[in-house]
Amino acid sequence: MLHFMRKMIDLDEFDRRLIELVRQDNQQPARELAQKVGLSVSAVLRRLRRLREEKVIVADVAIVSPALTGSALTMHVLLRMGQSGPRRMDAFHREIRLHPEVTGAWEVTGEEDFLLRVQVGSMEEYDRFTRRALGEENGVQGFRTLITIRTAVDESASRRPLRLGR
Amino acid sequence: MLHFMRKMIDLDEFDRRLIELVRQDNQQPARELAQKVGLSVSAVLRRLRRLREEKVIVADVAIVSPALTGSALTMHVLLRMGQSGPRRMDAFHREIRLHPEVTGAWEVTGEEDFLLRVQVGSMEEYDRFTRRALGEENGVQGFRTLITIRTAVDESASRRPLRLGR
DNA sequence: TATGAAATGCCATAACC
DNA sequence: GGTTATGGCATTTCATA
Repeated sequence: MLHFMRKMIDLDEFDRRLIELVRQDNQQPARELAQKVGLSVSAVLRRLRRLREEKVIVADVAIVSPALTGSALTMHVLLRMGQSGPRRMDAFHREIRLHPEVTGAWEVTGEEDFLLRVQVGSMEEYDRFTRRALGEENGVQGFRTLITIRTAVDESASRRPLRLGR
Repeated sequence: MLHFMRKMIDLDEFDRRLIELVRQDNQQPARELAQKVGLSVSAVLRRLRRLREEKVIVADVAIVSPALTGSALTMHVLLRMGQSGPRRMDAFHREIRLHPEVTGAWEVTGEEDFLLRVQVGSMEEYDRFTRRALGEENGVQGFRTLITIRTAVDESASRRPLRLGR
């Protein structure tokens, strides 16, 4: 699994604590971070720079209120493929990436082959999506839609506790 | 649907373009943003401050490489509740929020009542989670696990195109 | 190769037009 | 919304271990 990581980066306890802090708020001044982790301002800034250069921190983003992102409706789609050979699967992986409505797509074990998370502004938009993306021409045999009534949790991965090294 | 938004905020074209920019990178200096949107630095900072105060921008975070977040395994859980009254549902909404492994939880229509996304470091951890969270004492009648073989798409909501107003 | 301290220069802030 | 003056912050350099 670790061969995905281009180069092995060793993070010490300071790095881990810094990462946890900027995952919660990447706009706080280095002075505050320095105080919280027990380092000097220079050390904090040097470490953060390195973490960003080495792509441990891959992005710094503002999170917008979900109500405003035009994702009024969240659907999950359980779908079965006609033939589930690796070639068919690969093709669908590529196909599904082309649709901006799809905010999540996982190839899964069990009765179904894929689970999709689809976010749209309206039912009409969802209907159009299914017609365009989930047809037999893409190898889809059938699917079932779970319409979201209410969201209890929707954390971006950035909210998870870290488990780095040691 | 709009009654979810506490107060109506009208965003003009400048706001929308600023939001799009900081959703991609919230660390670029206001000078650059000002240049890109065609406003003065002061105007940009005033608008961003307001957007954060009014919770249009709800957070500013660093995104850490997923390979490092200890979320080696992504599971989806389809589950049915014993009794699906509103009280039972509310209780489960509250309960499920207590578990950090749960990075997504949706109450849905159809045969099942809830869909969960659970991210764990190992099967043992997942097993422990199910025993702790998905028992009859929480009203869970039964569940089915979809183990992720491969992820095709996993965009945080922050990557979606905006559809604000107009 | 790491740190911490101090000088420089940039940037955000706020008062004012 | 733009302009300007001020204060704060990141950046760089350097001495140190």
